[in-house]
Amino acid sequence: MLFTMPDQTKPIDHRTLVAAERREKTRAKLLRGAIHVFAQHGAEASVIELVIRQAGVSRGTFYNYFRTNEELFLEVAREVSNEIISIVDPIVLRQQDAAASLACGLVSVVRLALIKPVLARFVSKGGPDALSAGNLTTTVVPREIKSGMAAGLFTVPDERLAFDLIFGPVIMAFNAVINGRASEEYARNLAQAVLQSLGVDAGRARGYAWRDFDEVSIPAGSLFHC
Amino acid sequence: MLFTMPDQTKPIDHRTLVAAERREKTRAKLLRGAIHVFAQHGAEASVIELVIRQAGVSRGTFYNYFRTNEELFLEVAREVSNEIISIVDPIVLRQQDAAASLACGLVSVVRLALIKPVLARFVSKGGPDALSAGNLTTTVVPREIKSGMAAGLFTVPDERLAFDLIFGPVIMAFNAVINGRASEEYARNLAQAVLQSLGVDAGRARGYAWRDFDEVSIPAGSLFHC
Amino acid sequence: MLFTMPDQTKPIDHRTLVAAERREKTRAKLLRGAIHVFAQHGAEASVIELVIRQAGVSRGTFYNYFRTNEELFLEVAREVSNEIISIVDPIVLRQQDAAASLACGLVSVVRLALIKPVLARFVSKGGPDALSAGNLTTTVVPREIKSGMAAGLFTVPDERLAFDLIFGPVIMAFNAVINGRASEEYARNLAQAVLQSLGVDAGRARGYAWRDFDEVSIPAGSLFHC
Amino acid sequence: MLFTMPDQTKPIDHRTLVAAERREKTRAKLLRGAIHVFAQHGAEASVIELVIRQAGVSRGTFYNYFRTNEELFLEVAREVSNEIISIVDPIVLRQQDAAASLACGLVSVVRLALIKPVLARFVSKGGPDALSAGNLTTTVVPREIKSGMAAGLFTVPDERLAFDLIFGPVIMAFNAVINGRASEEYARNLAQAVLQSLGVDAGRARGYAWRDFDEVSIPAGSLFHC
DNA sequence: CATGAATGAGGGTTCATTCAT
DNA sequence: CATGAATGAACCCTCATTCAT
Repeated sequence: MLFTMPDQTKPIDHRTLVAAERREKTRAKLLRGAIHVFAQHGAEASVIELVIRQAGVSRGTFYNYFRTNEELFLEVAREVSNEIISIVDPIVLRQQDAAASLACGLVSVVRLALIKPVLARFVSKGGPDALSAGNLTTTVVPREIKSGMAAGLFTVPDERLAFDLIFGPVIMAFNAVINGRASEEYARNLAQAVLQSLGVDAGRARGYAWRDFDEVSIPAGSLFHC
Repeated sequence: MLFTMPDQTKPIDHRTLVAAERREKTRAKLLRGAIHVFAQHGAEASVIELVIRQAGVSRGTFYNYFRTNEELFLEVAREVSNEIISIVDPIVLRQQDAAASLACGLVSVVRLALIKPVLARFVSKGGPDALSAGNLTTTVVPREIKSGMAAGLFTVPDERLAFDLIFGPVIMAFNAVINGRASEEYARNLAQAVLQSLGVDAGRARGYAWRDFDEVSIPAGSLFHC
Repeated sequence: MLFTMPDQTKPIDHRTLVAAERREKTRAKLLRGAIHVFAQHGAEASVIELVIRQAGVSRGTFYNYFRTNEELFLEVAREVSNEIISIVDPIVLRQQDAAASLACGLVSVVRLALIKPVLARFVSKGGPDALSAGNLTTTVVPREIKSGMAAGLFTVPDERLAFDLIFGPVIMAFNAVINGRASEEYARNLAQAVLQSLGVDAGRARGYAWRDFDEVSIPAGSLFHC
Repeated sequence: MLFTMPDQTKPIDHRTLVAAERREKTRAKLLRGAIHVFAQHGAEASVIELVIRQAGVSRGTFYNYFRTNEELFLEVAREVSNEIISIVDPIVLRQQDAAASLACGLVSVVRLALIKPVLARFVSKGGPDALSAGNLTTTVVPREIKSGMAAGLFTVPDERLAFDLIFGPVIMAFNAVINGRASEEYARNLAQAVLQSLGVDAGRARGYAWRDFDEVSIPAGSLFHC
């Protein structure tokens, strides 16, 4: 007994670690498969068959990770939201004020969609929940809105309206990406217009929108790859 | 007799007329049932069962009118679009310039959604196609955009962007209606902000947005009723 | 009064006659539509829609003439059988003995199918009942079999077997017509072989099969037209 | 170990084997259910409900094996054809010449139908495709025809006609089985008549038809059972 | 944990038949 | 008699979910 189970006391043994890694890998495979499937078929589509085929796992395995396809969608949406933040926020945080941050965020997110159209398609097809599941809409953007209003940069009368004035155009921009109408210039003009809608005057809005922002760069293991 | 029925070669007999009336009535029942169902379940939902229950007709009758639920959705979307136009455009056409027209249109359409939330829900749940199937997005709004740009009222650099800057916020406004966040004031502020985004300066945008527009009134047999 | 209703006393007045004629015309339209539909889709197909479209009458009218689609099929089959008889039997009856009659009948019926492939298709698609509904199989052919057996021309041991030896090859011949394999020569060889199967020796069978038979001619208002 | 599993890169594990066995079993259940249903209702009938009830499996399971009822029918027809061959051909191959083989085949197949009337009903109801889906009509019978013609036993002028002269009567024989008209004697007389139709003279045809053929015996797991 | 066959509820669709006009 | 809209039973098929291995 003593010999056969020597490290029994340590709770996290080698096997546990390996298992955890494998779990994480399989989960990633499923999520990566899922984003493309949702991007093509929408949130409510019959999806599991396609997801498991893309991920190369069995039906049963799917249910070891997600209980329903709705749960899967929400997880994907959360990851998407977080990944947008992790890509865009570092650049945004280098800006000096909320107007610059917002312009930077808008331009960057459209750039991101231009590079990875799957993102645009996922949001467009996924409907309202595709963006509302993560911190992007609940934390990051409200932060900038509050900050800009507090600083007197935005004269829009309430936060929720500001939110709508930002996300409405963003969703349309994603459609523009899908239809091939979007471009760097489109992104800049959109950013300018959104700033104007929040009360920034045209001249200064233009200045903010055309600043030199760092390029977005997608990290190695990103959900958006392929 | 000679005068009233001069070349009645193929007499449209009584039965034919009665049949045509019945068809029109049943079609209206189906469309009216359908708008509510789509408003609750979205464009791609399995809908036929619910539609026929709402409309109070049999399964088979459905297929005498629509071959697929997609076809049904497009018909409803077209009718919705046309009905919005027929309600809002008369008021809009009383405005003197494109900015006033746009403000009026935005305020009126939000008012309409406030009175008939089924409209907001239909558009919100129905996704992109819910508004793109009729003349509203293809004819009426582009007309105002062109007119405003030609008159130098809007300085936005291209028509499609203007379109996105209008419809993005409108869709969000419909969500606001659904969530109970919208109000007359919300509508006015939204209109102002959209004008600003198109390049109208804040002061004049405010003036346009708060003009006195005639109330929307829903005609008797409207699709939006109950 | 005297002028307007002169023959009122006669029970079969003008209107009755006209009505009867119209009935017969509509019935013929339906039967003519039906044979083609059954020929394409088989006895059990969903047929009424197609039949009434071909016949150019309404759904309701159909039910004034036939209660079920099975009844329709049987009527068509009966008419087909009778029409084959009315076309072929006159020629057959000019032959001197049963062997000649049978050869003549076989050659003629294949010729008929070659001219009007709809007949071949109707029988082939319609299945067993397509030929068993009329006098052809119940009266005309058994008559020849009996006659030939009585005369010692056929040595086959029983009538039903003889029947099978005739109709089996005929059905296959109709398939041959449909597949484009049949020809005058095919018909002659088939007739010879069937006679042989009934016990006629090869030399005489050949003689019977290649006699000079009058051509089949399809009467004006035939069901097989168009 | 090193020797027994040298490059077992993708080990066929236990689960895979068990799954494969289950698949084969279920497939057999479905085919066995199907033959009876087709035998009663024909090839084009709406059949799936009945098949799954007979087989005792669920709706969904059916679609794991066959996509349409047409596909099912073809599979059944193929299996039926192959099973006829596997039962009859061993006996036929013991005969010395094509005439004996054909006689033997005809007698055996009628005997088989007498023992398992489901076969007769399947072919009769199933229509032309019931026999044309397998090797019986494409390989085995043509082989005998060619052989007999080459040997000068059959004087019929072409192979396809010979085929029609064999299968027409066989189909009628199956009907005779269904109607209770068939018997051992019927089978012998039919065989004799078919040989005659192919050009064998009556005396020799009789000899061939009444030879002593081994009985047909149905193997254990046959499709025809119950 | 992974597998994949089996499940069956939940939808879609057709078409013979009825019936008010 | 003719018409054709309405009916609903009877099919068809999919797909999320379960479970024995």
